[in-house]
Amino acid sequence: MSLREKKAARKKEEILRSASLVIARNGYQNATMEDIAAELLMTKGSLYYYFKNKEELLYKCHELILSCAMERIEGLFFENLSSKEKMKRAIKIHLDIVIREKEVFNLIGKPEQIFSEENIRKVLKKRDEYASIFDKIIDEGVAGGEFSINQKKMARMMILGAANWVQVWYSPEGKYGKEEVEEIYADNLLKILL
Amino acid sequence: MSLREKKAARKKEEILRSASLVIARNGYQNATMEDIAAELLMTKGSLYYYFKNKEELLYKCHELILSCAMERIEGLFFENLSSKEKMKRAIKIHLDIVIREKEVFNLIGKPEQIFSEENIRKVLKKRDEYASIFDKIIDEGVAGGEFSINQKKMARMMILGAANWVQVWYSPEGKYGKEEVEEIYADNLLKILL
DNA sequence: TCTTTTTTTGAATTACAAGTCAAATTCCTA
DNA sequence: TAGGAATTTGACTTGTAATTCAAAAAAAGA
Repeated sequence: MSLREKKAARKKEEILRSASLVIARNGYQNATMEDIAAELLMTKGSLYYYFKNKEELLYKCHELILSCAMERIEGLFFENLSSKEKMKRAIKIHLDIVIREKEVFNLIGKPEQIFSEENIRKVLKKRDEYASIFDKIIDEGVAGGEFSINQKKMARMMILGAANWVQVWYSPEGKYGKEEVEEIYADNLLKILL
Repeated sequence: MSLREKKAARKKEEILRSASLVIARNGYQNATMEDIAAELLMTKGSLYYYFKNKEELLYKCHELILSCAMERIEGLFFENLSSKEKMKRAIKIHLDIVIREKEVFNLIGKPEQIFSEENIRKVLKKRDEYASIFDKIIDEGVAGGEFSINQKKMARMMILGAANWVQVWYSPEGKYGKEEVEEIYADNLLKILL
């Protein structure tokens, strides 16, 4: 990759970060291309040099953030952890992303309302992959006798749903710090699996 | 109330129901006044005869649905139930609203992104009132020794968050029926409080 | 430095949806 | 059933934001 390509790649990522930020703050529909550009001291015309349109921009944001999250959670499988511990850490990682990126599932609770046909498919697929890491941990835990639950998928939905909601109320100025919230959530949500 | 006023009141409510439906389906920003009117075989001009603007329409939807939900849940206090049972039923009622009205908290995860100053205040206040019914049940349960939990507010957030997320995945054509989901959720979320 | 390629700009275009309003229609009541 | 009040209409105005694009500016290479 040439210097130029690297620069362009870095710029693309900067744009994605900025877009995530503005979209998280204002919501997808309220975040204008101008807002996103302004955040980086650019003009909106430039954005179209890097991304086909607003939808693609959002799609790439989603992809970037989910990929990062997946990588981190998949890393847990290389450590030697009990299923409980693995799940606790996975929940904490998920919360970390939810709080810091204010995105992941939340901005796009309903992909159908935003994306076009093809992207919906891809987004749902990616989400499935993400969610299935949690399923895998649950399966392992059930197989190993650490967890005891009948409706595994629903349990996973409860855990991720509860975690996603944090985004709605959490504020760094609030009573609880980020780490505390992560700890308390992980502990209590784990109870669902026992 | 004269016949005319009654008719107008009924019409207003019909509009609110239609609006809830369309907004739940398309999202607030994608639901146009024309869509909402079309659902009732009206034209959008008429909507403005009944409601000042789109924001007011949304606000009233929110109010209507939350009020119905609150009434139902508050009704539980007149029955002689254990705290566990009360909480289980409250969760089921909440889920019923989430599934049938596809609304309550969800359409408006972030009121700040939609409402103007004054309405934000009112919406948040109403939500607080709603949430505090759950807090009351938790408090009672803790006082009576049925529940054992340190972070009460956070526990409530987990429960409502998990429940709200149902809206994202539930489909009547899916594997589980509405009643089953309600039962399973209520049982498992209760574990958080034990 | 000069030329070429990449990147940025900002003005123009386009589309869409909120909100307005005078006129038409429907409904009530005397 | 005529007249006035309530309701509905649909064409119009207005504002906003996505997208395009030719031209300008910046960067790279020779």
